Amino acid sequence: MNTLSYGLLAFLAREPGSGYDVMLKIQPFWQAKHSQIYPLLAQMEENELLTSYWIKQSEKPDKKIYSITDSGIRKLKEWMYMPLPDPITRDELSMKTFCMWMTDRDNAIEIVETRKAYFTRRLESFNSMLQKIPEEKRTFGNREFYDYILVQKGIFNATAGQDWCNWVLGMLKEQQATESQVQPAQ
Amino acid sequence: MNTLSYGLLAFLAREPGSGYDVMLKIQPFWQAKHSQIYPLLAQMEENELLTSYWIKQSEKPDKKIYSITDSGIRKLKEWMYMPLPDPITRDELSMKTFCMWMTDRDNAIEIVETRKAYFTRRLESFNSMLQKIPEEKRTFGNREFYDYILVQKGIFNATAGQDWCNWVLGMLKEQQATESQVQPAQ
DNA sequence: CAATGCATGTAATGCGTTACATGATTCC
DNA sequence: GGAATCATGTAACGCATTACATGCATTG
Repeated sequence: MNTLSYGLLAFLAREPGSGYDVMLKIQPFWQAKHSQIYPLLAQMEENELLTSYWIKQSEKPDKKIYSITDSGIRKLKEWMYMPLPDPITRDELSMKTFCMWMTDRDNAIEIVETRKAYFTRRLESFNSMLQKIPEEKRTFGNREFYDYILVQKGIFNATAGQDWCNWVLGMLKEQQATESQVQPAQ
Repeated sequence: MNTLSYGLLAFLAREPGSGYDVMLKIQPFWQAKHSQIYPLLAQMEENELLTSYWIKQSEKPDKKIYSITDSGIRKLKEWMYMPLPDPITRDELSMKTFCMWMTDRDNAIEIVETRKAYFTRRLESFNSMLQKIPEEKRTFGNREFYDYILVQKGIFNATAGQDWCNWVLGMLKEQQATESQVQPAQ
């Protein structure tokens, strides 16, 4: 049982769904491909944390619907008391920022603009998730309270990322306007 | 050549150093163990992107110092024009937040406090890096400008993370105060 | 008529962590 | 006396991505 397995279990603890369903739901918070998810679900079914049945569909492929078992719920609750590992971030932008002095300013700007566009896309997606949570359910005591704070986690991070991009772009472009004498490495 | 390899090259493009040295420098921005780094450096040396020599030390183990070659510099510059992949974040806290409704409030608070402490540690480390960059070198045209914005990237993110923790803790503890009658101010 | 979405799965490969292996010095 | 730091490396294993495999419906 790795973190992704617990994550899948967590989504299925809310409502039953197919592998495809949970894949789409988990994507914004944990990047994982279907080829990793399907075997983990099958394995959890073998360990009796999940049960499944098939829904036959016409005009669409059949669906395998998973539901969490009592044993699965117990496992999840236990997991909530296990130590929280530090988050892992692998961002090529950090590595590229460190050697931006080797490239030209236009390229540096383009790199940061690319990342800014990414954060814009993400903020749009998080904001549309927010809209689906009614305001009266965004308080402690509702199950949706935790959906709300999770989406806000994404918004806080993406906003900070976007702020950083704008801050950097401001400095890079300001320089462009004043036509510096510094020659880029080539 | 994966991203980590390019990252190691990037650090060695600034100044020569041992595997151990680059490991320590890269850690705050890309988590990687020595067991992954040493083989990559050896591989890059075989591909003539790096050269190395041994320094014999008394009272400490000998050091293998790597330096970047012209071919290595060319490779890095090419890399700067390759498309920037989206960042990857794997944070168990996101998964646990999603099923906090299954556990007790005290446990939820402890989880978020743990993460807050992590961000505090990180901010301390980034701030001490900042202090090592003289203010007059924090402008475009200096090589240190990019060190500066990279450290700021970490600071922006850690600050956002800490803000989120405080925001969540405020809501969780507010609830605690109104539910039980007597709560000591802390 | 090519691409995308729906829907499930396996196989091969690459990336990352843990454990194994060694050994001196310094700090608590 | 035990842990941490310095310093390098290999081996085994687990996690993640890409590619292989199928097939129908819709959209541009």
